Amino acid sequence: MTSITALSRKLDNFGTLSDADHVTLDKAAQGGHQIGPKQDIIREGDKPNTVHLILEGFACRYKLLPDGSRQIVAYLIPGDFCDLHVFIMREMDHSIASLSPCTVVDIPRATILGLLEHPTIAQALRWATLVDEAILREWLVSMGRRPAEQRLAHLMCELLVRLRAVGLAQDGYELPVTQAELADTLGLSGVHVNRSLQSLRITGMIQLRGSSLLIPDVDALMEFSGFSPAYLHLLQQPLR
Amino acid sequence: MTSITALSRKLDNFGTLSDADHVTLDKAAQGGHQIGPKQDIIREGDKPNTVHLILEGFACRYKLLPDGSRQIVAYLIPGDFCDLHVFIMREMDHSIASLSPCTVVDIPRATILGLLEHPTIAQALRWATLVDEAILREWLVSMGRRPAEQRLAHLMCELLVRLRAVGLAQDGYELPVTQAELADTLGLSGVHVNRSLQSLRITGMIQLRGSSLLIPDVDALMEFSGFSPAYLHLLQQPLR
DNA sequence: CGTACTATTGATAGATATCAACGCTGGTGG
DNA sequence: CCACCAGCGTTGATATCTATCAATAGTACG
Repeated sequence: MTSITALSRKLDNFGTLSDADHVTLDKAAQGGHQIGPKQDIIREGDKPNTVHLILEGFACRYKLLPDGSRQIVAYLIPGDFCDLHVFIMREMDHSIASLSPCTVVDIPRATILGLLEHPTIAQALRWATLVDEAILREWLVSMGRRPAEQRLAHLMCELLVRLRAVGLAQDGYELPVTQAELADTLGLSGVHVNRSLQSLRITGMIQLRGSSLLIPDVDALMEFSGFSPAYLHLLQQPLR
Repeated sequence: MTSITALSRKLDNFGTLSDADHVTLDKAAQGGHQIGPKQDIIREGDKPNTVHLILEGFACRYKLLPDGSRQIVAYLIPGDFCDLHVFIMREMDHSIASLSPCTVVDIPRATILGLLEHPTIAQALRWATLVDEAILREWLVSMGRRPAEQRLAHLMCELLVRLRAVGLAQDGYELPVTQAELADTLGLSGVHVNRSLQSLRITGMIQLRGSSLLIPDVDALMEFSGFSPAYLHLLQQPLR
């Protein structure tokens, strides 16, 4: 395969991209600049005029509540767009921030419009949007019906599969996220995240040293958390 | 305005439809058939070959968990599509069922493709998809960070605004949903929904007799629940 | 007039939040 | 170089929210 960038690799999972499409995508995703951790990339109310694409690092979508608490509603990993919808929506209804240090490209409007003229690329981008929506639905299932430990485990499984899909994980990965951020993601308190992580560690379902996550038995963790990769709509269920 | 159907009215909130577009949409949304309450419309794993549109009644998207519990992840009201993404995705990753009796149209693939040839309609449909995504994000905020009473109140505010946008509500509406279904929606138990509803009634924030919901002071309920309509991306914030 | 679903109520159990404190680490300024 | 500070992880004690269990009552419907 000619895929170089995470974007190209990710969209390859839709299954219909030509070699020429890959080249086109890789060209559009060139460049980029570094930003530090915990920096806002876009803020609620903004109307950005370029499209932001994550090349390296973890970022998140989040919303702030009147009382100051925060809810993270998505994780963005390499290959994910921050605001592809900017051509349709008037303004951002949420903010986006880096979690780890990130490399981000600002892709001009015209470049995106150029991509959309390739029918297969346009379809693949729509597919990516629909997968984002499916992930939101699955997160809602987690929040509504899974207890804390399974919520954590399910998130780890999802990130494993998504990172594998862009070639960035095997049996583990770097999870550059503080426990407080996990709490804001899963609708829990920081203290409870800490205790749930310990429980997952003690039972041997995960190994977590610093931000290095290793999942010794992926099938076991998937079984435990009720994870089923169908909602990610990947071409092959990777290594399963 | 020439809008007849809920679909046409809903998409009018995007702001760029011509009179001819409205006629085209109304034509596509003709017909329909009745189904009873609590009937599956599409099941997880299906690959439907028509697109389903709700004309009347309430429906929901839901997922079942291994332990038999259910999480409702979206409410569908008149004007909402069940599976517009069917041209892209291989199969449904969730199910859809009626809550109340419903009128549903099965729109042939070819008719939808015809609609997508009108650029303004195609844009409006993409807008509708993005609003669905924004609603999912806001539900995630509710599940993660709002206590039971505010979760209930927030849902009621959202449905009020969405129903107003298609001309189906003023200061209240029919909410043909059992307390058990509300529980599956909000990630709560049925008993707790019951008690939270009572609390909302006692404080006078809502009046609920049977399925008739009346909101005496809409601003107060919005304030209480932290509801802000921006995420629905409507043209005018209706009556506010 | 039974049967099933829905709403309601009380009592109890369990999950998770909150509060407070402590240690560790890495950076930074004197 | 060291002292200080901030952020992060950890722990214990307690409070609060929400689930579960069980029973009753109303309601619709055949």
